[in-house]
Amino acid sequence: MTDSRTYHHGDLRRALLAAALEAIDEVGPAALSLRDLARRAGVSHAAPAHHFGDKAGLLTALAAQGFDLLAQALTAADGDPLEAGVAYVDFAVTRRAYFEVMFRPEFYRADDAELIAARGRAGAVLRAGVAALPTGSAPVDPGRDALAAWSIAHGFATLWLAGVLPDRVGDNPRDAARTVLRRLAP
Amino acid sequence: MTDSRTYHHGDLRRALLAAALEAIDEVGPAALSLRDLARRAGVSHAAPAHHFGDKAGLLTALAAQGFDLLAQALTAADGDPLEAGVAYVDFAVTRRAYFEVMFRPEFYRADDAELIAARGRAGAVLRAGVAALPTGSAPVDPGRDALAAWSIAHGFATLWLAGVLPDRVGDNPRDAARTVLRRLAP
DNA sequence: TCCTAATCTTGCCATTGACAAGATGTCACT
DNA sequence: AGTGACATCTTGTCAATGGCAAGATTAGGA
Repeated sequence: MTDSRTYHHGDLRRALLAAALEAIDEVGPAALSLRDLARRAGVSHAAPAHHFGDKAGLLTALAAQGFDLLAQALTAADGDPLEAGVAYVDFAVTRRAYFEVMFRPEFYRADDAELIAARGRAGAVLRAGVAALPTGSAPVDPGRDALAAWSIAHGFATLWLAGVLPDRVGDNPRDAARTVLRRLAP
Repeated sequence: MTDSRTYHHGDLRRALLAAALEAIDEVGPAALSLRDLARRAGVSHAAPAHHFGDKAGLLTALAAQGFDLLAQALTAADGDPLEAGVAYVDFAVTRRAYFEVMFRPEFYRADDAELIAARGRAGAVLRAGVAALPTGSAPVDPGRDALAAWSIAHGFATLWLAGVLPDRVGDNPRDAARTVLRRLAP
């Protein structure tokens, strides 16, 4: 399948997405080079264009795939809001390349149908995950608590990835996230 | 000062930083082009290199300046944790270009001395801003509540900028932020 | 005044994204 | 099996970019 001797790669689309994940882990999504992906996959520099059109097309596909994987990860938490939050942070850290693309609409086509569908699926799981959250002292807005939960998980994940958290937070994102998230979901 | 007829620009460093803010607002920090900045400032394409070395150098200066401006904005909230959070979100939205660079260390030199100093100053104001936060039901870790507060403000700001929040949140970031942040600081 | 250093310009090269045109393989249909 | 249409991939090209080197111009102090 991945035989480089054949004229047709056979599985180039998947190979390019896999190479993109590697490259993004190494240099970030901004410095991603389509020609580098082509080299990693052992094809010519213009091959990626056929499958994704341009760089934005490739990142759109990656983002859509990422939203589905996030939905899958959140589903595993199955009803426990705290664990859903921990899973959210864990996804951001362990599948960093996906996460970094998903929330940078300037890198992809935000109007892509598949992407919007995948994001919708992830959003549904997300809302379901925080539905069991204990509301604040007085129940104000049911959406507010969901938004607050999403914000704190997303914020912690983003700050962790940015590397700006103080050292005493430790090096285990799951444990650190659980501690912080318990402030909302005791 | 900004006379384009003279050989020496006179205030090129400042002009380039201002042009960078405009450009980032238009195309984002990733697509920033030094040559475009040079054109906006009316100088040759190699002029920016003399002041900033390379693109990372320019963004480092921008990030450092941004951290000082953030510290300034947070100081204005003066002791009120809720308003500090609102100011944080407001800074992210109204000075988007700064904010988007500040938390993307892959774009600049994270080991720059001036940057580290500015980030330290902003961090001190941040910690002071949330010091008056009411702790959770049982006081666990004094740092935990500060981290939770930072996370929720940063997360909401990031999600707002990413444009992924549902429509019903409205179009006023300050009001929306205040509502969400009240979940932590009632 | 003069001269040293800072500032800016011109010229250059490798890399990249995107496009066009052609080569190669695959597959449905007969 | 044969064939033609189509998908897949390659080669070639162009403009734009970042970065470097060498030179021109100017400011400001000795």
